[in-house]
Amino acid sequence: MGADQPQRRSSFRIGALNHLHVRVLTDVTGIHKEFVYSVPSGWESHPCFGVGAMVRVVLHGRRVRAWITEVGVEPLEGLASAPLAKLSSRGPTLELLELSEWAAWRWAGHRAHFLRTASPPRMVNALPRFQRSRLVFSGDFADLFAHQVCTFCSAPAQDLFPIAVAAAHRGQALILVPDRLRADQLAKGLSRVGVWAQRYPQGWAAAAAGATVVGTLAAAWAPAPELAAVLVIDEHDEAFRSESAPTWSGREVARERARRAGVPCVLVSPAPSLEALRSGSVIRLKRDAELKAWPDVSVVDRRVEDPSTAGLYSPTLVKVLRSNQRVACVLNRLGRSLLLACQLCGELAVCEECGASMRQGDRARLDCRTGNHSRPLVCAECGSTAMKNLRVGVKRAREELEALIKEPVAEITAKACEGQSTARVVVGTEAVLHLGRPFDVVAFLEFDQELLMPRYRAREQAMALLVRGARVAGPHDQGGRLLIQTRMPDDPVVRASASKDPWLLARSERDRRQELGFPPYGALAVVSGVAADEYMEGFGSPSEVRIAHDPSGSYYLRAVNHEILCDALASVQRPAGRLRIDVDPVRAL
DNA sequence: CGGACAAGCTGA
DNA sequence: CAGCTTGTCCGG
Repeated sequence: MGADQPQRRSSFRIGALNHLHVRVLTDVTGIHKEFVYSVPSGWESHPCFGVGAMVRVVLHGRRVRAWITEVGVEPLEGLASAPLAKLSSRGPTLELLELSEWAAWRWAGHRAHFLRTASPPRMVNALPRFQRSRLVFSGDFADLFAHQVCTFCSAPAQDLFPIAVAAAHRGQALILVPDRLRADQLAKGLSRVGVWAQRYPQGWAAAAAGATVVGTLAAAWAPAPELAAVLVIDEHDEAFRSESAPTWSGREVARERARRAGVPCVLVSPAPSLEALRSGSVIRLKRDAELKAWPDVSVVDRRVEDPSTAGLYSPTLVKVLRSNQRVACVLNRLGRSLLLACQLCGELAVCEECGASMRQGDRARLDCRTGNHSRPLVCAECGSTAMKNLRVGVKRAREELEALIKEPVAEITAKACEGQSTARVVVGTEAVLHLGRPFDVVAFLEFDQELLMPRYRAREQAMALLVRGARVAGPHDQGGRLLIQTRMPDDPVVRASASKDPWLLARSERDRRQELGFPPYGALAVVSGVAADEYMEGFGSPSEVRIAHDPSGSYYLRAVNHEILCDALASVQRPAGRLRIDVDPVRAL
């Protein structure tokens, strides 16, 4: 090695004179290191060439995708650089390369993960011509964009299109909505009023040429050389969280991006998250307009009922069901019966193998919650075959409902639809709120279940569910009505919706979370997977991070803010093997 | 991540 | 000791 070193160095000097060198980040998870390649002569004048461009490189004998992260770097000492194998496409801009670095830190993930989202779905060589928007703007909602960050508290059934128009009026806007259907509708609507608007990622090239972008969370990564405004509609929606690790948030990326670009960021929601309320100015819809855009809300306190009628359907609800109104009943519980007890001796149906409660599915058998064991529908204690339902699932709810109203009822779950989904009355999990058909009344059969979810975000999630219901039902002046069956009428979620004032919830949640130090008043991360133990060994026990070990094997890490937590996470080397780091988990605790 | 190569295990 | 599995290392 020592003998031929001078020779190599001289050949490499020649290379340095003739060739430009670039640093690249490969699209290979597990490789965090960047590599230096030489640029074949002539490539530097190609219009796609530059920082962010997508290339192919030969790495360890195979061709892999990569992004150029730096142009004009020093070639390697004592090692000849391989040439780039192919110049594939334009790619994310420098701004987005830097943002990916931030996101990789913020959610303890790999940069390549974010750069994929920021890259065109098909190779892009030429950009379309810039089109100026021809928009007649009334000036409505323009004031929202006069702030760096502004949270606008809307109302459920409010038309948000004028806010999107106000964003697009400023120039190239990035508009995020929770689902594709709404993105399609909004993009079409904006085009109709003369905005050059494109869906992401299909409209990647147009975005790179300056078009306004409409999309779901991924659109936070659209190229936007002329960025003038960022708008996140229904910012509270969990669809803005990427469900696979790294569990990044489109809302947070959009907000950080707006901050870096120095453009206004407007977050809109009828049930604003604490993150949004904390991040800037807050503007509320006028009270009379707010009241108008809510359905009528009835809270049925089930504690005061005669116990003999205390099934799934309160007398108030029965009256509604027997009217001619279209009713959607929400019960977030699958199966027929999830908890049974013997009619005779009262013994709970519990699995003899593992001690878990047993449920009745489709068959006349008891199945263990773990799904591993099964036995006939017989009491283990006294042998009786008469069992009573303590906790009813949607299947059983439908059977009871049909008996009650003597007409066909549809049963809707995320997976299947039993019966006609156009039926007057439907029952199901929250999938009934995604049917896309209107109802007069949306009834939450057991709302306490949502409130009592063992998660620190349970109340926010419950409120989001009510907002969905409120939209399906529509405003009260068009006959819309929400019916909430509960034994917790004083819960802030119930009180906030009953008075159509999401602030009641925001205030109590803020106090509670602040006290407990939960996000956004503190940072939380869950480390799990087979390699978690090894990772945590390397993590040690820094004084500013509190570590708790869950019985399931996960680690809960908490710190007063993200700077501390994410810096600590980033300072640890990742061991090989499956490791999941969920920063600010939605489902935790 | 996935190929290369090394160390470990098995069976004739 | 060949032939295979399993593990660790490293990439320009």
